[in-house]
Amino acid sequence: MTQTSTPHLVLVDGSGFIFRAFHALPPMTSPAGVPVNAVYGFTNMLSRLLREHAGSHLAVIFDAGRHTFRSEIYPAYKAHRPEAPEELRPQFALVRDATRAFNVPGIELPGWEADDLIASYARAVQAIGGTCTIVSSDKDLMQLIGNGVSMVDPMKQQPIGLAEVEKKFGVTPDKVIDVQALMGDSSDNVPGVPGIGPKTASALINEFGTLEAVLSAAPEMKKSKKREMLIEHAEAARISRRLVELACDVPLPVAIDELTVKEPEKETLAAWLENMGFRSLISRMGMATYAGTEAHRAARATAEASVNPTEAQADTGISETVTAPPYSGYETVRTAEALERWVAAAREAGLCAVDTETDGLDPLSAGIVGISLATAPGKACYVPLRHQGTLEEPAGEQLSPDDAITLLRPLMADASVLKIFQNAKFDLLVFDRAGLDFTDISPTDDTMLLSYVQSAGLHGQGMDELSALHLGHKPISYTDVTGTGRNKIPFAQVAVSKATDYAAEDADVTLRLWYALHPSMRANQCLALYEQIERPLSPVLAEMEKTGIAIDRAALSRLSEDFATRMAVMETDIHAEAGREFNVASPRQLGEILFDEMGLKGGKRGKAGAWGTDSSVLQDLVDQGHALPEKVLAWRQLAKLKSTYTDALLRQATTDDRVHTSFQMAITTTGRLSSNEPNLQNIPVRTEEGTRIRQAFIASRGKKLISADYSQIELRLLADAADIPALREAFTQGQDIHTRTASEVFGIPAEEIDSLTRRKAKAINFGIIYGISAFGLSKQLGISPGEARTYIEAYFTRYPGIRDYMERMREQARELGYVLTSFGRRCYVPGIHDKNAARRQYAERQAINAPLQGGAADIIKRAMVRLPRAIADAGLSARMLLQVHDELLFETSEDEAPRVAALVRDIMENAAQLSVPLVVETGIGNNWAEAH
DNA sequence: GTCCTCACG
DNA sequence: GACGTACGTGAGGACG
Repeated sequence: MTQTSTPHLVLVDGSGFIFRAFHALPPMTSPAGVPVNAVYGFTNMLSRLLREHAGSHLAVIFDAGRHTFRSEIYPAYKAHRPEAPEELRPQFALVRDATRAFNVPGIELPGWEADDLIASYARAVQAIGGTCTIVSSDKDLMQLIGNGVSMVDPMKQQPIGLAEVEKKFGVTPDKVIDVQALMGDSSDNVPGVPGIGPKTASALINEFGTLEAVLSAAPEMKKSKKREMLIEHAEAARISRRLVELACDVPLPVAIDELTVKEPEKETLAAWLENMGFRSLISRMGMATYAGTEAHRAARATAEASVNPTEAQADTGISETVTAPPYSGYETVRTAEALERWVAAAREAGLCAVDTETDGLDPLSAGIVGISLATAPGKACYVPLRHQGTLEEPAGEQLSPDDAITLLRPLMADASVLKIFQNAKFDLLVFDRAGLDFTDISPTDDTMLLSYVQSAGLHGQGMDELSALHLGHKPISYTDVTGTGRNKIPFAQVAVSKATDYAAEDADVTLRLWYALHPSMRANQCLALYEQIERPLSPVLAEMEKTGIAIDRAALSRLSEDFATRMAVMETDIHAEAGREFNVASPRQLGEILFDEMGLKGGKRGKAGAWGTDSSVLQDLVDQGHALPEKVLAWRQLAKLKSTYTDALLRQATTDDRVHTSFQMAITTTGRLSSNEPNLQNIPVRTEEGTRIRQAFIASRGKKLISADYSQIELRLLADAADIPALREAFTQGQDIHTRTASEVFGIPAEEIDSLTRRKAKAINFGIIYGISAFGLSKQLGISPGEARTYIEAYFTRYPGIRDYMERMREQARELGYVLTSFGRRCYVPGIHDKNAARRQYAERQAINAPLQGGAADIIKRAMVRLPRAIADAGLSARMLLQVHDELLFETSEDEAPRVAALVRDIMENAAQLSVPLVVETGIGNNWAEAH
């Protein structure tokens, strides 16, 4: 390239493009798991530019940082711009890498915006008689157009000329800054003159010529709001002009003649594109494919497949064609030699996905039927162990479970091989039953939890759902191989070939999910939460489930009979009162009796048209003096206790008279656990009858139960997060928080607070945690919504920080779609932009509640992870049995009980450091009611 | 399967 | 001015 012809300099507004591409393109991730959608858009744009529109000279210009001379003139300038989204941040550096890979100079200069550099280069080229094309759609660059400087929109690939500027600003390019100075720019915090918008601004500039002319003509204008504003805000307009006017005399970091277009080095570029996973670009540019390892190619294809191809096509007009390895061709492993080969492959890979197949979904009772392993995407096997064979297909040779476990044990314990599970707790328990202690399986990862910490509330965490979402693949379903209903067969009766297709695929999918989910952990700032809390919790919960809790069968049987007898008497009574027989358990029939036949008032119909008959409705009727609803309420209480608790618990207890719940780790939107089959997190406690059920949860012979529960943990988190001095002080001094609230909100000395007033304050405190509404509070307290509103107002007046906290959470949810606990857990709030106000407000309340409920969940989980080790280190033999959100229940020998209680309290209270103390209350007893 | 109701934090 | 309402769960019975 020589300088005989005049230069044509192409200047790419790199920073502007990144933001636009990021928001315009669907999410994509590189094989390494880094988000790359903006990088992809940028790379495409750059390669097209080189191919089609290259001038003689080319440079990409970037912003060097947030601080520029403009923030010195006017500190508010761009001050309220939010931080770049997390998915975008890692892409800034990658885009700079892209320019290097293409051998294009990337230029930035601290203290100056990209726009200033662009302006300076453009003027410099004009000065030497050259021409310039600015590749950008930024309106602030339009002031430069003319005299050989043109602009082109990189996304729409359309030129931006005089017509476009006229349309946008109503003036010629040389007058754009004067118009901008008058109208201001809210997105950049350029003040302008209040009340003057684009129409007035351009009219004024067209009439008077320049900003100064407008300002000096203002006093002579006829009296109007406009005139006043122009006079009053003249200085703001002048500052605005300095803010929008681009600097044309910035020192040029690289001389223009060094910007001549050069050919990229093909190998460097190809390697970089390969690394990013932009394979279609490689082929489009006619370059050979850089050869990676088989595993890396497969992993890359898997990760690329996570891009939704139709969206990508629609937005870019370009499609990445990728091929993941097929989900087929799996091996059935029948011999020790074959299994040893797979163990060796796993060792070589440094990781493997593991899945177990069982007879049944309860890992505590189901036996192992087979094991599958995957060592690379598409490379997986199934080891049948206890298949029975079918008429058409005999099971054939199988390893025995013991032999298989013996062969796998060293691999499972190998510290250099990562074992990847989907829902590790299940497989750990299955292995444990098969003779491989889950303490001997390490290190592990769990794709379900990897996904959960990044997407709770956004979607379910089941393997099939994750596979569809991240891999675009629908795995063979369990019911496809076992059938459903009356045709359902145990997994051991599934033909081995079919079982291999299904089971090996599950391990394969798990491995591919790991490649899709693990790399984004760091960028999403979920790694610590996952590694320090969720992952180590799996074996802790597995141990608790395995242990179970003892119940008193005789007591439960007596209770059940007692309830049955009393219900029968009540039923007769209720029928007599109603004037006819009906099913008391049927809400519909009850509603008809009460509101149609007896004509009671106060009924409300639900959306299905049926009368509502829940306890608040019935209680209203009781308060009106009616007898029947009161009897139904009493009957219902017993019916609930009998069916849900006494009878069900007797059914679910194992032969050693213990019940074993299952804790679900990835169900709730806030990070709490849930408990099912049976649910041991909702055992009655609030009524006397309920207490009798709790008494049936007992310590086994010679032992004691210890209950330890956090006092007011969510309110403490609120006092901490919202930074409310009065609440913090109350907690620090160990005051009764509801009394203190009552005193402050109602303006009464603490000593004079009666129980009713304290109850009101307590309801408000709880309401705050739930994202208070006047209606909800009024219902809770049985007062009018108007009165509730005055309470809430008084509360906010006294504690303004609470309102700020609430608004911060709403704002964060609107901006990001999720809120965070202080430990980095993401809680998605999908309805936050719903156009339906009710659903949107519901989402806002979720956003307010989730950091508190979720933060409390994080804290108790931290304690749970530390406790088993702490108990063992102290030489104690206590076992953790249950978690009920803010309570832990332990079983221990009688003589150790006080020491265990003290230790548990210590660990729990120090599980997190807040600006308020955490307080744990413990109790020791022979049964759960006594201990609580 | 879905609705209603109700047990817990 | 109407909307529909406190946050998070799981289980059992009725009903279609």
